Amino acid sequence: MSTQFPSGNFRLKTEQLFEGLPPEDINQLLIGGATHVYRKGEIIFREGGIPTGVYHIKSGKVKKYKTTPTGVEQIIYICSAGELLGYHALLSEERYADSTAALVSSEITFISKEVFLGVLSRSSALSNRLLKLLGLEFSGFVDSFTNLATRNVRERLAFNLLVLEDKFREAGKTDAVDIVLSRTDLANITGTAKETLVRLLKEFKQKNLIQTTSSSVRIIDREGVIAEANFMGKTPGKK
Amino acid sequence: MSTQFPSGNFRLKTEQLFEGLPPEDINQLLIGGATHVYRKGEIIFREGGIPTGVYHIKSGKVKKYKTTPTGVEQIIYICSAGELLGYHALLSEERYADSTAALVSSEITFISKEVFLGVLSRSSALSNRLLKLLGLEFSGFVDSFTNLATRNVRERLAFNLLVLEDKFREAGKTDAVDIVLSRTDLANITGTAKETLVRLLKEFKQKNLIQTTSSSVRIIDREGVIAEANFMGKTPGKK
DNA sequence: CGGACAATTGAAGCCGGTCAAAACTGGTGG
DNA sequence: CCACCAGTTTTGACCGGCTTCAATTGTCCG
Repeated sequence: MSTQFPSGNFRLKTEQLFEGLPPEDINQLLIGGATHVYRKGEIIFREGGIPTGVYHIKSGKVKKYKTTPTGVEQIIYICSAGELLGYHALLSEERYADSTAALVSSEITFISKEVFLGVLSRSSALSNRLLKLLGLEFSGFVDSFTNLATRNVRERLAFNLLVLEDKFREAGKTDAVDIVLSRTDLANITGTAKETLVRLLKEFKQKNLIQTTSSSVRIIDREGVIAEANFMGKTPGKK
Repeated sequence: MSTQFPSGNFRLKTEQLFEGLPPEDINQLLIGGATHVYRKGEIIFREGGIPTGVYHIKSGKVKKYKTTPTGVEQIIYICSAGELLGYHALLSEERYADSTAALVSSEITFISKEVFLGVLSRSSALSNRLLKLLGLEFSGFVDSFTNLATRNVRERLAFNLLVLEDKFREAGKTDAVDIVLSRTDLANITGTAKETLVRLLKEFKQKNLIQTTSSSVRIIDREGVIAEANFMGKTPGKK
């Protein structure tokens, strides 16, 4: 057995949400909607807001996050091109459970509630696709949840770097991947303080596992990072 | 504004999954399936297993959990009568992402993959219901996730007690609720060590917030527990 | 070139995990 | 009915990982 690691690779599937759907469905969804460019840091929707539609990411990168009463921000998930935002709230007929903001300048198409639900009620292809997507999201989320609950910060950081590398890789390219995120965002993904995050990055760097700039991280020893993430449990020989 | 607290009350909705569906749908789903009684502790399905259907809880209580390589168990969710198990994996066409075991003796009806997917493809009512349910689950899960990431053990325990009280309340009754769970399970829900859990329960007890037996916990001062959970942030007066 | 913001480093201190042992509980069989 | 046993709960002691607070350095842009 070689060194592979679980989950995280499931984003590839979520990106295909619209792929393979009947062209008329896709057209109805995307043609009518207005595409808007959100600048870095701009908020697309806020927790507690009433959904009026869904958002389709044409290009860019977006964070889903939740802010606690004490002002701490926890990032739930990073979305990339091809992914859909805000459909959970629409489907459940509730207010938004989280907020969404652009991490980099991003082109995003708005699809109104009427159009989206209309196509959904008409197209069993879309509804099947959504059900499958939600099932997948769930398993990814269960993993993140368990990691958060049972692993220490070092392991979580290593794990997240591996997932993020995948997420920041340019489609098709096999080049080295720059994970472009502020230290604060990286801390808020990992669920730790930024100071702790910085210190761990420093360690990883000294071990020659990663390279860093003030605004990005690059993995240079994937196996080493996997070892830090410590899947299989401490003692390799188990028993 | 009185003292209410977020989420957790969303189980009520998830229980209605089949309610209001066309009777023929319900019949097809439940009539054919075999009902089996799982004793306390019995495992219904295991993480990594290949799903062959879904399970409908007729009575009892079930935990969804995941076991880490080091043997730590993290409980993801507690299911009650009326809820469905194992559909995420079926929808996503993947293996089970988590395991399921009976917390108490439980009657559970198995619905085969063919039957379930058959009804699903035929009934837009069911598929809409499922989409809505998944959306709801998501917002609940986002809350749990954020709690885990940003709150200390004391706050998480208080929060979980409130959610569990709801979950263990007998339908209709307004009596005091006994949360019947082993200390270990309670610790695995909260994401902490059982020793830490015990010490916190002791504190809560000394503050007259709860009563305990060796196998259950009962909230006697709901407001007090809410205060420990510390939603709104430390300073009540905010600003 | 300054000025605001982000990243980094340092120093304390406590929360919570771990290990170990004692007390308790519920169930069983004599 | 009681004594016993296995498993669970509880308590104690220790210490290390992380958080917090504070101060310094670095970076990016107008």
